[in-house]
Amino acid sequence: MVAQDRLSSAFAALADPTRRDILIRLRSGPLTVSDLAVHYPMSRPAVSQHLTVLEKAGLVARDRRAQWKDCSLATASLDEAAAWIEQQRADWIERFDLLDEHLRNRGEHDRETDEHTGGENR
Amino acid sequence: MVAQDRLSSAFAALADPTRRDILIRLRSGPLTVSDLAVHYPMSRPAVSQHLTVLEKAGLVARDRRAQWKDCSLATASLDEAAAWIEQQRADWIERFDLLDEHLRNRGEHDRETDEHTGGENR
DNA sequence: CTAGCGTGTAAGCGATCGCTTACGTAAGAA
DNA sequence: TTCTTACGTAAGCGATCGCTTACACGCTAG
Repeated sequence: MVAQDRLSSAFAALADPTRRDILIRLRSGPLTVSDLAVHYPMSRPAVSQHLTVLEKAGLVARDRRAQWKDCSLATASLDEAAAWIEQQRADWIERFDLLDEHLRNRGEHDRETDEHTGGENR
Repeated sequence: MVAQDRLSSAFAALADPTRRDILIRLRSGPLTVSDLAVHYPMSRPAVSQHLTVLEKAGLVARDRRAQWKDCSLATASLDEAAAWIEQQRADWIERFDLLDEHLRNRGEHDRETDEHTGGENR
């Protein structure tokens, strides 16, 4: 991944649990790097690098004028990602609905819901 | 990424343009690995490995009984990914709407220039 | 001015990714 | 049976990721 398109960068950024958690925390308002870093078992530069990834993906914006209080959310890339994923879902959910008209076994197609929540970094 | 949670695996799988294109092609119905491989400038084992990534992410299902015609779509992980992304969007679009009541300059534009006009009022 | 704080970034390391070629396996045709 | 087809997987290589420590820059307080 070396300067990918915006959509790929957005998905790649969302693939990391720490980065997703950063986005969740930023929903409540802008935060400093240090404010974010205390919640994760890694150094502040590591958090800063995660923020750089999110920034290049267009998911956060950093106000460089102020050195404190600078990380906030952006919507552009997430809109793209949501649009792509929803289009896929809409199309093949439609396909599954068509199948249902023939196969009336609408209980379990091929959906194995994996109740997995403990994903942690390494 | 070493045995990540399902959501991380799904986003990571979607981060690759080739894999996203594979998903799009599979919307039309099951395909063989060779059928897929002819569309990409890479070897057939490479496509097979992409499919393995998609399979582990829960985005495609492979019918191992038949060795031809075996790759089709699955919805479980995409539902998770869509749910996560939509929840984020809903929450912070609401925040932006609240801002709009104060700032009427919500010009929707985004490319490399992040003209994020988020007022850091608090 | 200097001292101190908060931050970004460079260098380095181990692990993983994406791709290649080469090999091994399973099902159908002769 | 043997041959062919389609596929999966192992090994290897260059590039990237995620993290660390160390250092440099910008702003603020005194």
